Amino acid sequence: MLNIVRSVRIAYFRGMKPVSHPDMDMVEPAAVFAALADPIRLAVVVALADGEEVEARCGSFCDLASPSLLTYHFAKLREAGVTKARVEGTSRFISLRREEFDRRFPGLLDSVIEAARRDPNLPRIPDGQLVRG
Amino acid sequence: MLNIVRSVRIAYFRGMKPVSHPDMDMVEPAAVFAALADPIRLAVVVALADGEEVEARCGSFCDLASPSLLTYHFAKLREAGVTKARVEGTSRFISLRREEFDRRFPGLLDSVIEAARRDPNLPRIPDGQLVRG
DNA sequence: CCGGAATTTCAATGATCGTTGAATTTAGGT
DNA sequence: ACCTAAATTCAACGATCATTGAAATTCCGG
Repeated sequence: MLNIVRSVRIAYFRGMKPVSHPDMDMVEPAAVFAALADPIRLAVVVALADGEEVEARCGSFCDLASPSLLTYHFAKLREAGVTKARVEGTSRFISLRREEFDRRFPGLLDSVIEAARRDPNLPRIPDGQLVRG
Repeated sequence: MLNIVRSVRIAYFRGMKPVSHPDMDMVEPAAVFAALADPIRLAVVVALADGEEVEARCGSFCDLASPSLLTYHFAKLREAGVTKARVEGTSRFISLRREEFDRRFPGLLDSVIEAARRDPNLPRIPDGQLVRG
């Protein structure tokens, strides 16, 4: 039974989980601010912006919260159009949806990141901890 | 008993209610985004930014919500450092804390307003409804 | 095929949020 | 002194949120 479901999934997605990203034109400003209204998620955004690598393995953020909670927060950011996720084996890599987001909300992401950087109480992620490979 | 309280208030505040505004340096970015994560509050911010007058009577926003609910939303915006309130008789006037906010979070308010303007589902307030006197 | 690593799913929890309505405060006008 | 207008306060409610932990999924390597 489960095997049938898996076969169908494989047939449709070639082994990749259906990680759905919203159409950027459908993203509502209020939803974006709701996504940014959490210290953990703000920390993720800042880390992605400040990190040397564009992409970061999800597990790189394990200092911020438990794996289960991270999944929850990543989904919030993704559904708000802020980040995108790419699947590779059992790992996932997330990155900012820079170009698209900037086209829809010019200047917003930059000033958000600049504002968040100014928060001394925001949890930081040591540079070099955001592994890509 | 109540008279005593009132006398003290008058002595300290000269008849004005103690409407407390937070020190801008203490305002946390996440709190700002939480304040902006609501359609009604976003509509208020946009209306204040687009209106001809700098200040607006609170009652001008009665299209958006009930008086009681407006009080709640105004408090959220005020506590996040986005707006300030001035008391005059039984009326209150609110306005954006432009200069202070911009000094703390440069460019943020502008791109927030520009982003919110782009939302077709955001409740609008007819121009000229934001009375000042 | 088995085991482990990376991540998701699910149900449950306490906390906070947005909303309502009724009662209260405050000040100005007649 | 009353009446009214403007706004606040308070208690209640359902809804959503952040968090936890245990179980399940998925894939890779021996």
